[in-house]
This record gives sequence, structure tokens and C-alpha cells, in this order.
Amino acid sequence: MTTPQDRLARDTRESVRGIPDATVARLPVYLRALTELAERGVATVSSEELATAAGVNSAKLRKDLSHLGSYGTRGVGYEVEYLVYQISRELGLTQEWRVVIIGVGNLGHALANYGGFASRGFTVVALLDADPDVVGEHVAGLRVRSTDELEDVVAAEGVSIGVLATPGPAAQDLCDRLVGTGITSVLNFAPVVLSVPEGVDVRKVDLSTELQILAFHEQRKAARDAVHAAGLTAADEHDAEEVAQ
Amino acid sequence: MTTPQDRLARDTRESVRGIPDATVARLPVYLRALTELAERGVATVSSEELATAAGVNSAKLRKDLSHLGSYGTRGVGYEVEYLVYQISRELGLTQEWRVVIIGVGNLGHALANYGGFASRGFTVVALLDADPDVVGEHVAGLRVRSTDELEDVVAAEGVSIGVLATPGPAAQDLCDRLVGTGITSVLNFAPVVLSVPEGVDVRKVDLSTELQILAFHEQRKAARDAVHAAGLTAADEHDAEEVAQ
DNA sequence: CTCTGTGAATATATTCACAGCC
DNA sequence: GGCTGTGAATATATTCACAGAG
Repeated sequence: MTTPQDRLARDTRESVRGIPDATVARLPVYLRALTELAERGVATVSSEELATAAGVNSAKLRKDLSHLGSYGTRGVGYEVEYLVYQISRELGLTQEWRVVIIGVGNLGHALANYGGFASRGFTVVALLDADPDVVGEHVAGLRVRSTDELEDVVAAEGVSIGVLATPGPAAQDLCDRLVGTGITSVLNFAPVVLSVPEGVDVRKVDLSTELQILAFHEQRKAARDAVHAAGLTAADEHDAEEVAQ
Repeated sequence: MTTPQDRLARDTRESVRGIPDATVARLPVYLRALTELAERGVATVSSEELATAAGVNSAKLRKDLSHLGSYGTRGVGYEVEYLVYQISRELGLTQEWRVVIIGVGNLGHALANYGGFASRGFTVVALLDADPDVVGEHVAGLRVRSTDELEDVVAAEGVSIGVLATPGPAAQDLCDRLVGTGITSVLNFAPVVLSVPEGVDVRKVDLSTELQILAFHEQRKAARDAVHAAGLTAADEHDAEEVAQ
């Protein structure tokens, strides 16, 4: 049984028009591949070609794109420029997003200088750090300001997304303060699980998590090779060896 | 009839293959939460407590842990130290993984200095960069060497995992050379889709992808709020009646 | 009683396979 | 003929809900 509440909750979680999370997570990849094709002067791609460029299979790509609408031409393919626009619009990249980066260590530096933001509508409008020695430095054309000014900066600069690149222990407090200003989107590089109220989205990027997942698969490969070598091969078994992203 | 061979083959396959990808991806999170609890001197946790600390719900946590074995005690919970060990073992973190970082820009610096690696069995044994000005610098206690030496370094240092933190255009070539040395696990921070032969695992961390996903949800929230604000007067008939009671 | 471990139910995601349009 | 868009089939993942161990 599905209650009206269930349906509302699902619609809210997914999207007004129902784009699955897994699809949303892949749209940026398609967008990158398309941008590259556009730069190379390619006007049209088939789902097969684009899928290869994006590292997925073509059925998945077509299904994903079908959630946005019917933007391809049967027998021909997709017009690159047009698809770039449609995906950008769907992702909300046709507007400017003003971002504050908190924590200007090596990672903060890398993020501040990262070219991939500006080209997709993200403008880093402020850098904050708690360390008085770092405050006042100029990084990526911005003067680093104190985290004391967080609330002022968010208000004055119209920030809508906060990026945390601080050490773990500092992150929760700064996150609380971001949320206090009304920000509802946080990208967290600090190695902690942030707790936030309902309605606030946190995405976490964890450098060591990814290595650990690789280690798991590497170990599994080693174990399988050992079994192989010992002659205990299960001939009926063939597992496709591809890491799910 | 079940022969001993059958049972061995099955047991091997299950223990090697049986853990779902989604579970594997969460194990590092549980491990981090458990490590924190251990440092705070907590000896035992319930699935509810651990789930909260890890930011998931308790049913999922229990299901995930059940794939590793029966390591809890009904009516009590899980012994923290023991679970740390079991998860570490399952992820392959009880052995040392020797890692090379290629590309020593801001991100490479951040990775080289990141404390979260060493504590989980990852040893950064070499740093490589293509820029002659960077080669020779000392970062995180290691002398940066030239990417020309890649093959030598991998062989001499017994590297099993490669981390690419280079600009996009350089990544595929360096990846090919890593694969050429026999490496089958690559963590890619460069903003390109790498193509690798069957049997090689690539995981990709993309700084701007995550921001784009946030932007999508932020846009959606804004759209919903707008509808809400505009639609308050034209409220849904039935709900209004029920609320009146 | 409490809290784990797990079948059964549900929800999501992927893949297949082909009808329908260019 | 070639390629998209999509139902139907399958595979994965999540959540429910409760039996049963301690």
C-alpha cells in the first residue's frame, strides 16, 4: 500500500519530475564528456559514443537521458550543444552558485584554484580560515578572511553553498554556523559525519574511503588469484571485474 | 550429494564475493565511527548508536554487518574493538598497501600529508611529478621524483595502488603506464574518464561532480519553496478540511 | 526485556530487447 | 538501416517486522 505521505516523500526525495538519484549522479559525467566533444568540434553523438566517453553502457545512458526528455533524434543521435544546455539546465548550472570555502590548507588551496568550478557556474566568493597566520593571505585572487566573519560573509556575499575543507574536529561547529545562516547545501571534505537538521543536504567526499574500497577489491583479486593458482577454480564462475562507482 | 569440494568452492566464493558493493562502500564509514568510539573508550555499541554515528539507519547497519558474520551479541550490541578488527580485515586493511601519488600540486600535497591514510594501512612510498621545478622538492618527508621514473619506482617500492592527482590531459598516459607495470588499482582525481583494460579497477573522485549534485538539489528545493509560497492560498481541498477538525 | 540477525516486502537501478521514428 | 526511447525482465539495495538469543 502506498499512502499519499509516501508518495509525497518520494517525490520530494527524487525530484519534482522524478529524476532518479543514480541518474542525477551521472549527469555531471555526461556533461563533462559532452563539453569535451563540443571543444573538439563534434556536433552530434550517438548514445554508444557518448556512453563510451562517459564510461557507462549505452542502455544506461539512454535511460538516463530519457528522464530529462526526448532530446535525441532516432537514427541520428544527440546534438552535442543542445544536450549540454539541457543537462546544464536540469542540474541548475545555468545560474550562478556562490560558494564559500572554509579551511584553506592544501585541500582548500586545491579547491580554490580548481578550474572545474568556474566553468560550471560555481563562483568561489570567499575563503575562510581559523588560523590567524593564514588569514590575510591571498589565494586564487581572494583575501583569506577569519572564520569569525562567517555569518557576515555568507550574508554579504549571498553564499548558497558551503564547502568544508577543515580538519575533522572543527567541521561540525562550522557546519552548524553555516546552517544557522540559512545555508542548506554543504560539501564536506572533513573526515567526520556531520549531523544537520532535516532539509539540509550534505555530501561527503572522503579521500581515504575510496582507497579502502580499492583495497577491498585488490584483496579480493589477490584471493581469487590464489584460489586459481591452487587449482580450485570454479569453472562456472566469471564475475565481471568492474568497480561500481 | 554435496562433496567436500563443493562446499569449499561455495564457502570460498561466498566469503570472497558475497559482500554487496553498497555495503563495501559503507564499511569505511563504520570503521571511522568505530575508531572514534574506541578512542573515546567506548567498549560496546548498539546498532542504533553506531548507525547514528555513521549517519545511516540501524536496519541497514545490521544488514551490512550481517554480511561479514555474526559479530554482535543479542540483547547487548557489538564489541567495538572486535568489530574494528573484523571490518579492517574484511577491507584488507590489516596488510600494508604501498601507494604512489602522481602529481604533486595542491591536491597531491593534500593527499601526501593526509593523516587518514597511514592509520589505515596505506603507506605513501613515492611522489612523482612531471614538472622539473617540483622534482627534488621534499613533501611529507619524501623527495619528489620525476614521472620518468614511474616504472622503476613502482617496481622498486612494491607499489600496488596508484593515485593520479594530475591535470586532466596527463592522466590517461600515466594511467596506461601504471597499468603497464601490473598495477590493477587506480584512484583518479583527474577530471577525465580513464579507459583501462578488463581487470583493472579505477575509482574516480571528482570535486566538481559533487557540487553539481548539490546544485541540482538546491535548485529543486528553491523550486519547491516557490510553488509552496505561491500555492498556499490554493490549498488542497481535502487536507484543508481534515486540518479544520 | 533488549537488541541482533534475517527472511519477506518494497523500492531502486540496470539491462535487455525491440517498436517506432528518421 | 541506424539509433533513440522505453516497457518488461532482472538484479541490487533498502526497509520492515519479528523470531529468537542472551
